[in-house]
Amino acid sequence: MGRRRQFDVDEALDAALRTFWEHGFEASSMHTLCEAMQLQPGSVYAAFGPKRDLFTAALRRYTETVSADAVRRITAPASGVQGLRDYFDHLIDAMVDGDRRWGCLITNSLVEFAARDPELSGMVGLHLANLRAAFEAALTRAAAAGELRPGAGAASADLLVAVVQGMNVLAKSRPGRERLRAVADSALAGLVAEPATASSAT
Amino acid sequence: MGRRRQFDVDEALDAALRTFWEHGFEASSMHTLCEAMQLQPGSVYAAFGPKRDLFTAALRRYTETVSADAVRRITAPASGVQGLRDYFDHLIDAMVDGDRRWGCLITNSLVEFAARDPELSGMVGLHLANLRAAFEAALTRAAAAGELRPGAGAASADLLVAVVQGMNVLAKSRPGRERLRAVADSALAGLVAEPATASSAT
DNA sequence: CCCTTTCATGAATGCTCCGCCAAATATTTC
DNA sequence: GAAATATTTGGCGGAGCATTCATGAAAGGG
Repeated sequence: MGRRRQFDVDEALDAALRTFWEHGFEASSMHTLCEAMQLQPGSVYAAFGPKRDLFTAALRRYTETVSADAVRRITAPASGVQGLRDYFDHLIDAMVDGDRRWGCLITNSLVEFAARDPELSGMVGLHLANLRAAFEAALTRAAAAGELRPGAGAASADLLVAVVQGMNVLAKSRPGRERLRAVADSALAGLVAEPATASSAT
Repeated sequence: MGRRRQFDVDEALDAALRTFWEHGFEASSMHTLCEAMQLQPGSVYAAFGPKRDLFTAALRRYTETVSADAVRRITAPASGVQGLRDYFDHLIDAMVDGDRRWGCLITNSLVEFAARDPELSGMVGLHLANLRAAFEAALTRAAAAGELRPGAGAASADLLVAVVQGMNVLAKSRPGRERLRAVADSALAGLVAEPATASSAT
């Protein structure tokens, strides 16, 4: 054998991922990417192939880490509505302080590639279906527990997918926390059963 | 005076607008734009300046025509909830058959430019504020008419803005009409007062 | 009828970008 | 320690990009 690879592939991929996440595909030059990855062009091409393949790998890594975490946070918890509330809390925190300042790589990719890259669009569509399924499961559980208003069952999964995509877009305009809160709270308020009408102070 | 302009400026701008709308800024080359506008590069530069200025003009035209129409459709009608329903109906039609197949130029621009162009981001933010204000007015009217559930007043304007942005994203994946319907119907169902609780068949 | 002014044309320019390669370097095994 | 082998280096080429400019055409005034 000869010399072994000097850098960690996943670490480099994470650097590329952040660059694509923040700036998009077209606006991320190979020069910028190489700087972010602290690698020379040759090393990048040897490890990942051309730019589009690098992006595909980054998108795959995003779905396997960031996105999978999010979906797990929807699916895992025992409680239906409280689980959704926790999910949105984490989402909002990430949009104000964390990674999601730049929205969601999947949302961004759909907007940038839908019109010209069926393969990438397919990957994105798969994730949206996963997200929908996770919401559907959580809503079914919540409905079974009687937490939802009548009529707001699994059918509202499409609404929650759209709300999250919308928040991903709005996040890019760096809105205040309370604006994002208003979105999430209104969405959930429209789903849950009214515990009592107005006056009760329990 | 000398020779007069041989083409209609707004007509050419509309052609550029459609190109930007469908493909985005970076993916629209001046060559492509010139073909769409049926003009030579020199004419385009003489009339509109460099590419970014052409985009700014196209974005302005979008807000003054397409977007202004949409806002008017929210603000104008007498009825609050029925007005919102009509708005979403038109929106869905345009997403399935019409111009909004490619989403919304404003949504697309926010995603593409938020991280690197404060001026354009400002223009987009202005439109989002307009959209929010239109929804707020419609919701206030609806609440006054007693059409909304308690607690779902003007505060839900943020939700509707997010839902529309989300639909603009989802539209790019060419979903079926019923999926978009589900989003809009669920959103409105969460806002309106329940005419009666479950069992009654009035 | 000619001349000035304005516009249209489309090739040319300078630049950036992706993608690749040959030499140099470092590491592993025998 | 030395040969073998893979990686790193950094620059190079072809392509495509936005933009400009010299040339020619058209429209109106004198």
